[in-house]
Amino acid sequence: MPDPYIPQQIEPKWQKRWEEDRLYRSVIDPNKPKHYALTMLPYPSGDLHIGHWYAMAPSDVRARYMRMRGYNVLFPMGFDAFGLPAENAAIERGIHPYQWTMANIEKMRRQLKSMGAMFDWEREAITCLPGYYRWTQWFFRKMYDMGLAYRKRAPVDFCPKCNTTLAREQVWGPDRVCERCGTPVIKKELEQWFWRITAYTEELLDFSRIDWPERVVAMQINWVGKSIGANVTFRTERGDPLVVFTTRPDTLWGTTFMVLAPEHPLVDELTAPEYREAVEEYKYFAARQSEIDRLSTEKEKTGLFIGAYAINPVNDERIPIWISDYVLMTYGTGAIMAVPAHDDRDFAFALKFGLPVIPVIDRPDGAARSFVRTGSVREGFAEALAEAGFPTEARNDGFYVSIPGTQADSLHHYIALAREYVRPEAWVEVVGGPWLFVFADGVLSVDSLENERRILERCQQLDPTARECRTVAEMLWRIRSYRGFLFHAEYGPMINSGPLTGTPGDVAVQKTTEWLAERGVGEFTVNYKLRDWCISRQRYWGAPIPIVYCDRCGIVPVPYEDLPVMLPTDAVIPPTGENALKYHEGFLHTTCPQCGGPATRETDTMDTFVCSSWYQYAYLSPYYKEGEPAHADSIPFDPEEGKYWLPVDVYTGGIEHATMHLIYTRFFTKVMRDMGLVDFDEPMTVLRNQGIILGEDGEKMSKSRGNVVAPDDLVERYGTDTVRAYLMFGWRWSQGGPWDSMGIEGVYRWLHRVWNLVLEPGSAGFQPASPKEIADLRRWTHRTIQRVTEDLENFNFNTVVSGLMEFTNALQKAKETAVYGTEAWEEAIETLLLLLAPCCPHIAEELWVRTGRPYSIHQQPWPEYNPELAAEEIITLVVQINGKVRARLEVPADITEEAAKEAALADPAIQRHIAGKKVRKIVYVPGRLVSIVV
RNA sequence: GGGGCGGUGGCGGAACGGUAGACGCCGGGGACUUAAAAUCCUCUGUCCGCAAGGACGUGCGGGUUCGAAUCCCGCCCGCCCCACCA
Repeated sequence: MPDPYIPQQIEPKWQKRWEEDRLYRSVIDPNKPKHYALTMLPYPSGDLHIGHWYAMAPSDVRARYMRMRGYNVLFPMGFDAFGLPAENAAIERGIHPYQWTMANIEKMRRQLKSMGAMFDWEREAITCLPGYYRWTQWFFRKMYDMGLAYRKRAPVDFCPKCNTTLAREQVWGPDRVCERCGTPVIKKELEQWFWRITAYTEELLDFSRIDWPERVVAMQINWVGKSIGANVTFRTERGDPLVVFTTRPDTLWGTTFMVLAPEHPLVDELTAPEYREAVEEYKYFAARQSEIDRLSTEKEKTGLFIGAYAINPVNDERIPIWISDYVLMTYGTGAIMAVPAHDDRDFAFALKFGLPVIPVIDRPDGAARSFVRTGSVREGFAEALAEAGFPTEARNDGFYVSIPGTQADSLHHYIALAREYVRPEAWVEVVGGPWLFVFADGVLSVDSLENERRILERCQQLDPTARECRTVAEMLWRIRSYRGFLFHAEYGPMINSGPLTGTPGDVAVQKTTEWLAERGVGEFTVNYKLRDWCISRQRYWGAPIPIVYCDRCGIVPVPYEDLPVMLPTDAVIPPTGENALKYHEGFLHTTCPQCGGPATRETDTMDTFVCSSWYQYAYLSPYYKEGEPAHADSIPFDPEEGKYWLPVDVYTGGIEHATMHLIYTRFFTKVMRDMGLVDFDEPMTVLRNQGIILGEDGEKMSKSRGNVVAPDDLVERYGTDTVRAYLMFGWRWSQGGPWDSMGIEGVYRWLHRVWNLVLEPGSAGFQPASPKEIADLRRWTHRTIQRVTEDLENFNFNTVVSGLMEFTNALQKAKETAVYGTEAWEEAIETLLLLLAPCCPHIAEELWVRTGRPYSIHQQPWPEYNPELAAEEIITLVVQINGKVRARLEVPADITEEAAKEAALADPAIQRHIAGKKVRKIVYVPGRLVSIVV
C-alpha cells in the first residue's frame, strides 16, 4: 500500500522547489514562439477571495498548457495599489495608506503563491511605487505634449460639511449623501484635467482585429454611442441661431416646439422678463432633480415655456421654446427640435403640456382607425361600410372602423363614404398616417399648426366636451382605440412635409439632409456619447499629476527629467477624507521649472484607471530605469522585451471591466502607437471573461449574508490542486454559478483515485494482453489527449476535468486486466499525468517523480495524439425508422454503405417495425446511422 | 425602452443538425466493518409494464429536415449592461 494522498504535505514542498529552481522565470528566447497570457491584476484589499481564484486559476491552467505546447509563456502578476480604501483605512485605523497597502500586498502575495500558479514574480509590478508611477506621470506629460491633455471646469460631487470632493462610491443612497457625515452632496465646478479619448472614437469602434466576447464588444459600442443624423439651424425670433442635433431630419416638418437643456447658454438671454423667476426656479430644481431621480425610469416630464419662439427653417412655422431636464446639455447641442408625432419623449411632453402634434411620417403598414360617434352620421352608414368590407366594432357611444393598410385605396374609399354620410353638425375623424377630419363641407388634415388650430376650434364649436382639450391630439387621446395610432417612431414615407412630401422612408433621412445642406440650414452630423476622460481625482492616494502653476508662466508641466513628482509619505489624511496634498506645505510649494519663481503644484492625482491602462507594458521590465532621468523620447519599458512579448495574446478577467478599463487600455495603446512606442493597434488580441461564483444559496457572496467561501480554508482542507480542479469543473467558466460544498468533495475523491491508480500495484494477469485490449487502451489515451487539448484551446475548462475523470475511470477498469504493466499502460499513465499537470500541478509532479520520471513534469512537452490510434474500430450504428431510434448495431468502422443498410434491414427489431410497410428511403451517415423512412 | 447572455433530470452541467442527460453532486441498494467514517460495487429523466418492450421528454407555439436541445419565425421567463443620448 502506498502512503495516502496528503496534499498539504506535497504542495508546499513543490512550490518551494519550483521557486528555488526559478521554474517559471520567463526569459526572452528567440528560438521559441512567445505567448503573453495576462490575467487582471487585483486591488490589494488584503484578502484574496474565491472570485480572484476563479479568474486566475483557470487562466494559469491555460498558461501552463501553452508552456507545455512549446510556447515561451509570460504570465505576470502585480497589484493595482492606488485607491480610496487605503485612505479610508488610514482614517479608520490611523495607519498610513502606504503601510496598509504594502502589508496587504505581502499577505495577498502569499495567498497567490498558495495557488501554485506559474506567475513570474520577478516581474511583479506595484502601481503605487515611485518606480511605477514615474511612468504613469510620464504618460501624462506625453499626452500633454501631444495635445491630448487639457484642463477645463467640470462638476464634482462635493460634501459641504467635510469640505471635500467625493468619489462616486462615497455618495450614498437615493438622497445622495456623504458616506462619512450624511450631509446631502452638492455639485461643485472645479478645474480638472481631461484626456482626449474622443480623438480615437472611430478607431475604438473597430473590433475587426481582435477576438473579444460579443457582449464586451456590444457594451463598448453602446458606451461610445454613435448616432448619425444632422445638425439643423433654427433661428430665434430675434435672429440668434439655435442649432439642434437630430437623427430624424425627415421629421422636421412635424416640429411643434423646441426644448433646451436648462443649462443651455442661450436660456438666460432668451427668457422673457415675466418668465425669468420661474425659469431660475426650474433651473435650480433641474440641477437637483437630475441627480436625485436619475434611476427612475418612468419619470414624469417636467418643463417650462420661457416666453420665446423660434422659426422652423423648413416651413417658417413659429414654435415655442421650452426648457426641460430631459434634454441634456452634455449631448448633441443641448437643444432639440420636438416632434411629438414621432418621438415618445416629445409625445409625452406634448400631451402633458398641451402642445400640438402634427404627423409627418406615414405609417409603414398604412392602417388607420376611425371612431364614428352615435348620431354623427346618417342612417345606412354602417350598412354601407359592411358592404364595402370595412370591419367595425360596436361601442356604447358609437363604433370603431378599422381601415386596413393592405389595399391602397381603402382610406380614400372610407373618406368618400364618410363624407357622404356625415351630418352637417358633426364630423368623423380618421387617424392613421395622416389625421383627417371629415366634415360635411370638406376634409381637413392635421398638417400644419394653422390647420390644427382650425380643426380644434371647429370641433369645440360642434362638441362642447372638446372645449376641455388644448390640442387635437389631446382630443383624440380621449378615445382609447386611437392611442396606438397617435405616435410612431418608424421610418415611412414623408407626409405633410412641403416639397419633400412623398419621399420614401428608406431615403427620407438622406434626402432631407441633402435638401437642408443645399439651403444652408443643416448638415450631416455624427454624435457620440463618449466624452473625454476626466483623470483628475481630488485624492491623496494616487499618482500626482505632474503640473505646476506659476503666477508668471501659468500652467507649466513638470520636465521629464524631474519625474517622478513624489507622493509625500509623511502626509496626514484629514478625518474628513479631504485631499492631504492640499495641506502638505512641502509638496505644495515648489519653483517654476520655466522661470524659477515661486509656484504651486497641482494637488489632484490621477484616476487609478490610468495606472491599470498600461500595466501590461510595465510587466515587461518593472520600474524600468528607476533612478535614471527620463526624457520625452524615453520608452517606459525595455524595448527588447516589448518587441518579443507584445502584444498580450490572451487576456482574462471579469466582465465588470468591459467598458472603462478595457476602453482606456485600448486608448492608451493607440496613443502609444502614435508615439511610436508600439507597432500594433490593440493591446490584447484575445479576451475571455469568467463568470461570478455565488454563495451556496445562489446569492452574491458577502460578509453580511455570511455566505463567503474563503479560499485559504479550502486550500487547508483539500489542497490547492482540488480547489483549482473544482473551479474548472463546477461550472461553465464564462457563466459561473453557486458554490457547492459537496461538489468539491467529488473532485477531491477523484484526485485520491488518481493517486491510488498510479501508485497502487494492479493485478497483473498471467496471460499477455490481447491486441484488442491494447488497442482499446491506446484509443482511450489518444482520444483523451484530443479532447483535453481541444477543450483547453477553447477555454472549456469544465470538460477538461470531466474528460480526465472519464479517462481515470477507464484506467481503473483496465488496471484489473492483462493490459496492466504493458507499454500501453505506461503510456496511459504518463499521458494522464501530463494532461493533469496544468490543472493540478502538484499532484502531477509528485506522481511523475515518484514513478521515476525526470523532474519537472512542467518542463515536458504536451502529448500529441495519434488520430489512427484514436479512431474506433467497432462503432455503434444507430438505426432510425422515421427519425426514431429502433436499433443499435455493433459494426466495423469501415463498413460499406451497402453492408450497413443490409445489416440494418436484417436486424430483427427493424424487421418487426417495417413489417407490412413500404421502405421509401434510406439515409446513410457513415459511422453514425442508418435512417429508414417508411 | 435599447443591447447582450441564458432556459436541458432533484442540482452543477455534457452533447460537429445524427444514440439527449457524458462527468460530478445528491439519493436508493449492496460489499467491507463489532459499529461508524473512508473506500469499493451497483442503480438512478418521467410514465406504462413482471419482463421483453413501449410512450413521453431539452421554457411555449409554429416551420425547415429522413432526423432539431442544436437552424429559422413568433412568444414567455430569468440574469447582466446601458438608459430621457434627441
